[in-house]
Amino acid sequence: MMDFDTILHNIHRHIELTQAESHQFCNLLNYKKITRKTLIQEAGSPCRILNFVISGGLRSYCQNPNGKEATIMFCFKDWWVTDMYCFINRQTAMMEIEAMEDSEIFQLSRDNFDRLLEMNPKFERFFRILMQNAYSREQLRIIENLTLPAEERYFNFIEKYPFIANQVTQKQIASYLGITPEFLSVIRKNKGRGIS
Amino acid sequence: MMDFDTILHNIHRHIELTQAESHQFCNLLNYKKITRKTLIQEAGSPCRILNFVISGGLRSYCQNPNGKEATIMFCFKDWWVTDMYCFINRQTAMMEIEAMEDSEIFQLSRDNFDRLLEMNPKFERFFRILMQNAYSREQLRIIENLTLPAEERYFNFIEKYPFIANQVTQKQIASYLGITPEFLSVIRKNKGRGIS
DNA sequence: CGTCTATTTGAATGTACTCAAAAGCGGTGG
DNA sequence: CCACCGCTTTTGAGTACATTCAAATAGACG
Repeated sequence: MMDFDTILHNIHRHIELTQAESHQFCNLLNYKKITRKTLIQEAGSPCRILNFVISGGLRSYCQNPNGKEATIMFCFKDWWVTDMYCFINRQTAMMEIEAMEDSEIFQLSRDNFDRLLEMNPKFERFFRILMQNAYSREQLRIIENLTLPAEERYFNFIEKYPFIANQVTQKQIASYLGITPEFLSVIRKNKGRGIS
Repeated sequence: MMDFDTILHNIHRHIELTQAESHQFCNLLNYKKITRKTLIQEAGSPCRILNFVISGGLRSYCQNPNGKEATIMFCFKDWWVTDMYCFINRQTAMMEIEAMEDSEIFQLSRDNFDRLLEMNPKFERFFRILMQNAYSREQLRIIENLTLPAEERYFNFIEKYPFIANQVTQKQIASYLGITPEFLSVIRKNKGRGIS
């Protein structure tokens, strides 16, 4: 069943909409049920869609020339995700987005995104706040990556995102932290070091 | 002399303002001349100001518990800078911002930022685009940090920001890349390797 | 149940850091 | 204008953190 409650609640965290406005907004959304392992965005193909997760879990990641994979983000219920740079600049995507499990999402096309902002400036505010938060979050992540060793980054991660740490594989966590799965395994084994 | 051209030109890249609106906007700005080595934002003190660089150069950075310093960004003419997370959430700053040289800046206070957005929704759009770009940029930086070795990150940096690479010290570049100055020195020495 | 992938383990290696000392460079004051 | 001071950069030796490769084990999915 198409359930707009989650997304409307998400929107209402930052702006207030009338019934009519909510309805207008929902009309621009495309509901989609996807199965585990589906790629909803492929690298190299145009990035025309902003996704909102209703249920399930997605992962966006980037494959670099030498084959190393970097996980950009894990997205569960209530998260927005796309290859933002390419979405905004109407370029072909650099990253891929895969369903880690069967999921339900709403999709907002780039054209509808423009329409939405034009038709109701409240959404400029909404997305300003969304981008602002995303920007701050990424900045914190950069600081951690630059200043902390892998072990501390891992413990910070499971403390900050305990839910995610439980839902995804170690290999995926390793690719989020920028280390190899083998090394993450070693870190986990050493967990209790120093405690006799 | 207070010169609004640079900042108005910056604004007009994304939105169009009438004369009156431009004037209103400029009235919310605070012009400031600062000398080399001045800290315009100190860690631990409230972060109430969004800065725009008219001339000169600033650097924002973060000191982590164990003393390692991470440069967040270098800001020359036409760049906006603050500790975004703390500015938005009205918290005390985690990062510091110093003048690398004598500089001129405009300052927009948090209160005036709110007033501006309330009084003219066009600025919601402006800052939405600004945040969006900042978000994308940080995401690219994360990908590079996670997937590339220090040497490639350095060469990418000087290729992407040749101007900055010329204006700042190697120590500062190293702290932006997340490596030690000593190691950056080694990387530079090896530049010509393989070419006989 | 069998297959495929994730995780663990270990040895060898490589990348980047620490510490220390020397050399270079820029700014400041005499 | 030169000399000195402090900071940046270089260099090198020793070390630590993290990777690669390979093989064994464990888990998950069809």
